[in-house]
Amino acid sequence: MPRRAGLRATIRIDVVLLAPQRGRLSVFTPTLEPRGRRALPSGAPRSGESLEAAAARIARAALGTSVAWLEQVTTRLEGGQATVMFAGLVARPDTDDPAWLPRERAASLGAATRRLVEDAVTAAAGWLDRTPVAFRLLPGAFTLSDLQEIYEAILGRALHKASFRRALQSARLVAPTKEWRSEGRGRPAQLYRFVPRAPRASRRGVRFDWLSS
Amino acid sequence: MPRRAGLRATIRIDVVLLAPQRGRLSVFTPTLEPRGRRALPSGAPRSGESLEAAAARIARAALGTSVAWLEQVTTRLEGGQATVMFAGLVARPDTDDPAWLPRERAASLGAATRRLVEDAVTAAAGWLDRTPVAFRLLPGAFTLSDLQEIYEAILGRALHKASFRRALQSARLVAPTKEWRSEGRGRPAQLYRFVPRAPRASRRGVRFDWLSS
DNA sequence: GACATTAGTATCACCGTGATACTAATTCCC
DNA sequence: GGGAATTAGTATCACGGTGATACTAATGTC
Repeated sequence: MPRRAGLRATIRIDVVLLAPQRGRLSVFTPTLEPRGRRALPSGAPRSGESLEAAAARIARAALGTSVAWLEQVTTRLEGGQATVMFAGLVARPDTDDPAWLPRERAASLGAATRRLVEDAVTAAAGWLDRTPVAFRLLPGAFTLSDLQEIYEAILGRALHKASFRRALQSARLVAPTKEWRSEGRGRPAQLYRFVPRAPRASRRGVRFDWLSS
Repeated sequence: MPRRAGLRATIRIDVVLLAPQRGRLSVFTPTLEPRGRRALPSGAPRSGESLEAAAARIARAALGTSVAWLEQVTTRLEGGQATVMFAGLVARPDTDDPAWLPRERAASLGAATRRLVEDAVTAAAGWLDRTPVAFRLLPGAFTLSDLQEIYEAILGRALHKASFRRALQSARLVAPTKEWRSEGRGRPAQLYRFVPRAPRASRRGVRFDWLSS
């Protein structure tokens, strides 16, 4: 027995892809299991491939398009199989493909998968605080309401319109264009563009109100 | 070849243990590699053992004491070996054991390990925002300066004393005892106890000043 | 007894947040 | 044509947290 050998296991990858759609989040469940239940994209890394590359490949193959963001979340080891879970965010598809399951109905995927979905949503909410990922889910020109809808879908709560815009303006992250878009009812909205910016090191005091769950 | 077989790999676990010590962070490097270089605790899960249980066992065996907090950070796959990295926080040991390497000198561990250490520090800073982990690094009674020192060590920056205390008081997380501790020089400090509390769902606006790196 | 050192508090200006309420521009419907 | 509904966008205000400054308090050192 070689020294420091350790356990051997099969490596698998699960990918939870989320897409904001009209203020709600949907989960991508492209495959049908033998019992007719929907399931997440899954696969195995190829020899020499990194986990990140494998997850991107698996996601792309299942989706047909690239993901806007993809990050490793957690790894679990069960019965000789190590499963690395990735979460990703995807721009809203305009389809009504049943593979896109509203987040609230994720319970139909079973308890284990439902847990994966909740972890993915928590991870995605964290990305919003740390990265400009929301802008990757939008076309080059977008309305501030579009942007806010994405935040609301991922955070799962309504945001204050004026505060959202003030914070956005003071971060100088968006620049108005001269175009306006009429979305049917209501006043047309001005279109904005994302202005990439060196992250400002935000050092603010310590927060003692940790979140639940 | 069985269907959906996938790649097989050896599973290993690396543990980055951090301890605040007088406002600075140290990394636990108990083992000596053949070349004389210090290295992180490492090991393999046993058959049927979860990754979390294995990491806790490996940390405990290397330390001799339990860790205050331990969480999975990331998994990488290289050359037929999957390595799951855990980060942990430990109460300050009163030793001057050279196994406790000041964080600034982590460069001597090599570029790869240094990266692991930086990732662990980032993870630990995140825990401070989400969990009462700092209190686990202190005895039952502690001074507010002790607590602030832990925050400063992990966050890597000085905090405003009055703000720190105000935030702490308003969160009602600590209760003063009737004891005071004299630490040699200076005015004695009042001792406090941690008051566990149901986390207050803090829903505040969105932040657009994401952090660098 | 003066000084250094550490603990702890008071005050103030500033800024971000969220509530409320308003104006603006469009479509819908009669 | 005209009002209601709808969506976009802004103004104002009260409140609370933050950080700077400066102060008081209690101990040890010289």
